[in-house]
Amino acid sequence: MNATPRTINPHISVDCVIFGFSTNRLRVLLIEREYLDENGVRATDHKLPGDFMDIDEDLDSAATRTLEELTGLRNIYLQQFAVFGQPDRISRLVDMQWLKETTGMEIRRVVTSAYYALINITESNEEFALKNRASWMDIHRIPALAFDHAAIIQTGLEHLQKALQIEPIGFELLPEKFTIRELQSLYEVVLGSSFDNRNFRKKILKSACVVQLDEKQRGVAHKPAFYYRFDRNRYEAHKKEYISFNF
Amino acid sequence: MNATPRTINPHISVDCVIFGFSTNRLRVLLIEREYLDENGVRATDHKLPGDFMDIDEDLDSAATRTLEELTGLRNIYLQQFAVFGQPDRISRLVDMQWLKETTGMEIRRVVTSAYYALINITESNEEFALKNRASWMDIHRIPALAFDHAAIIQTGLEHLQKALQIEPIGFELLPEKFTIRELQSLYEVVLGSSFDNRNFRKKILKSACVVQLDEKQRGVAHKPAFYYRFDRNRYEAHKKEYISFNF
DNA sequence: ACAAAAGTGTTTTTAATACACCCATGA
DNA sequence: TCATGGGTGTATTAAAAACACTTTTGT
Repeated sequence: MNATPRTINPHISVDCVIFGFSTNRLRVLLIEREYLDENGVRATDHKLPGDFMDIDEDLDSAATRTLEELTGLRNIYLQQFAVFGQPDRISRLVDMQWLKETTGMEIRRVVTSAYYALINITESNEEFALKNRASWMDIHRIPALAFDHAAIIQTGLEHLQKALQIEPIGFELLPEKFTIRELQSLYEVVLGSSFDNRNFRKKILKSACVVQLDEKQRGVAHKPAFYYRFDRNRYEAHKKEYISFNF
Repeated sequence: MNATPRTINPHISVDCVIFGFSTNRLRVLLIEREYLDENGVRATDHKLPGDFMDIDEDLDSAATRTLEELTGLRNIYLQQFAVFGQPDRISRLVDMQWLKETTGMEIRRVVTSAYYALINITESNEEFALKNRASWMDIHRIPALAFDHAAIIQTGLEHLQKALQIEPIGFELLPEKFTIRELQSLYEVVLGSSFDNRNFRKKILKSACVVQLDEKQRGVAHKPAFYYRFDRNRYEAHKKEYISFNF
């Protein structure tokens, strides 16, 4: 992949489930992969962005690097959520061949550390994505994927859903300025449920993690909504240290 | 360690933070390790139970195996919670020497998958523990540890605390029969806070995950408490699918 | 009879839910 | 003037929190 020679650790990799939100869909950034099928014909499918670790590289650094190469973004919300190490996760012929083609090594076993990232699609660099044959796929229309990447996405989604209910991270998927309704739609789409708009506003505004801007929407054929922005300081100041158990 | 030769994968290991609860303390099972200090003198410190993976072994299997070797227990609550892969996690001389001594290899870099386990100390096999020089240490009095094991314990504890508030797993740390007060003490010790006993009982009984037995405590110098047991079926039947966000 | 922990009920406060109409804008 | 989505308030219900005394046993 790289022109400059690298020394990789062929036993450990990172894979990133990069979430984005656009046109009211939760999306995942997937990379088109070219491989030789059983008849030796060139075909394509998709895979998660990921890479082997460089020798002496940190896991988090490898994930950050992967993310930056694809989106041009730094300082992104990035969270390790699981390790996948089934011996049979590299069992299909095409996967083995593809590894040989891209690394020049016979690789039979890789343990991968899975991360999920939350990014604002509008701020990501489209050139970087195109150059890497990356595209944003609706989480409900994921095509056939390499390795066990479908399972990685699924458990990544479950972790995102849980985190979204506990920490104010929805903002990471939106532009800096957003309307309350956009935030609500995001919650509804990611959690797959719907909320009463009055109660949703109340809850968000009570949590005091958001501040209203002077600016309104423009050019919309209805009453324009105010923009808000996430305010981490206010959130930290107001957050309740709750110890309560719910099961 | 083993008499029979094994083929290990020297890049990947598992480490288990095995939690137990006794005499009102949260405890962790630690193994005494012998090593040569910088003057070549034999000394000891402690480490987490863990091992390299066998070639073609599954991560979960390696953790289960480690657990069984030390406690004689099977079917234990076991949860992967993080991966530790800092390049400098094997940086101290004694750690490098110890690896060389025990594996016969020069190992500079290991990525470890960390698990936490919840066990009932009274059911665990003390012989197994003694044979492995293992002992139950108060989580608040952890001695100096090998590698980055202190950090692994710390984040394991944080994961346990979070899980305890969301899922009914406290029972895993208690004998089959337990009193409500024992359960409350466990919650208080693990979460480091205290609860009103009336409200605690109400909450536990309302959640319907526990059934009262006919049996009472015997030989206690106060009103004897009823024993209860955890009932997974009742729990599954009564649990509420809550989607609500708290932050 | 005393000490020690078990067990119990009610009131107050807070959070969650359910619900319907008017408002500002572009077309 | 109409269609569209934004924005608001109140009443009801459910859950959490605060709080103090009686009971049963062993010594």
